[in-house]
Amino acid sequence: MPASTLRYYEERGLIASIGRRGMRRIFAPGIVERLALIALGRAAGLSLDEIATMFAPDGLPRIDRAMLHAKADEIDASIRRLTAMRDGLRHAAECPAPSHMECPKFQRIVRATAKGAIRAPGRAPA
Amino acid sequence: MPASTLRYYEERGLIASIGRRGMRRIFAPGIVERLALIALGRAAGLSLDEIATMFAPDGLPRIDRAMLHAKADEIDASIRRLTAMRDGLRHAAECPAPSHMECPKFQRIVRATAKGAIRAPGRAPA
DNA sequence: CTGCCAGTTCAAGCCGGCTTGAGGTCAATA
DNA sequence: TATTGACCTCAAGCCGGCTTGAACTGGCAG
Repeated sequence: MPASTLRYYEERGLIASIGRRGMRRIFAPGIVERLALIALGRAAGLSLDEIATMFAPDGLPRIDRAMLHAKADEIDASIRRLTAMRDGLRHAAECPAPSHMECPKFQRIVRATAKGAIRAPGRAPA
Repeated sequence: MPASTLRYYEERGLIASIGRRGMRRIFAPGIVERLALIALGRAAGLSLDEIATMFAPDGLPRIDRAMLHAKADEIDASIRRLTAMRDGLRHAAECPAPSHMECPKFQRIVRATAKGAIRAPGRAPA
C-alpha cells in the first residue's frame, strides 16, 4: 500500500498518526488492523465517508448494525442483478439464432434492461 | 435519457444520426434498440469502448461469443466475492461479540480482505 | 413575421479514490 | 561527514461517463 494512500486516508480522517519523527509520521501498530477494516468496508462497497462514520471519535470501531443489514440487502440486490446478467451473457454466447436480435430470450433481456430493471454497476473488478 | 447522452454516445461512435433537420439530429427508429443494447452492455459491466467494438462498421451487432463468456466468468467471480461480503456483513450485523475484532469469524473475514482475496468493486448501484 | 424554446457547439466541470509532480527535509547508512 | 532516498507538502492530474454552462441557431406556433 503506497504511502500516498495513508496520507490520503489521514486527510480524510480515517486514520491518524501518533506522532512524528522528524517529518515522518509514526503510526501505532494497530493501524494495520484499522487499514484491514477499511479495506473490508471498501470491499463491501462502502464509500470512505461511510467508513469514516463507522469509527467512533475514540478510534474504536462503532458498527451500525442496521447499516450493515442495509448494505447486505443492497449487495443482495446487486447479486441478483449480476446473476441475471451473467445468465443473459451466457445465453447470448451460446444462442444459435443467426442474429441475437431475433432470439426471443435475448429480446426479453434487452427489454428488461431498457426498463431499468437492470442498471449499470460500477465497473466490475478484474 | 438526456439528449446530452445521445450526443456523447454519438461522439464516442456508439450511435450515428441519419441526418439533420436544420441543426437537429435525426435518428433512425432503430436507434432505440441500439440504445437498449448499449444499456445492456453497460449493465453487464462493459465500458463504452468495449461496447463500441461490438458493433460492426455496418452498424449491425457483431457479438464476440468468447468475450461474452469471459465477461460472464468475470461476473461470476464478482458474484462470489459479493456473496462472501454479504455473508460477512450479515454476520457482523448479528455477531454478539462485544467488539467485532474479538469475533473469530470477523477476524477471518478481515484477514481474507487484507490478503487481497476480496477487492473493492466499483460502487454498487443503489 | 416574430418570438419562443428545444435543439446546437465547445469547453469545462463533477464524482470518488487515489496518484503524480515539483521542490524540500532529514534519519540512517557508508 | 556526506550522501542517499524515503519521506514530507501542496496542488494538480487521472479515470469513465456523463452533465453543465455560455453563447448560438432555427423550426414551428401564433
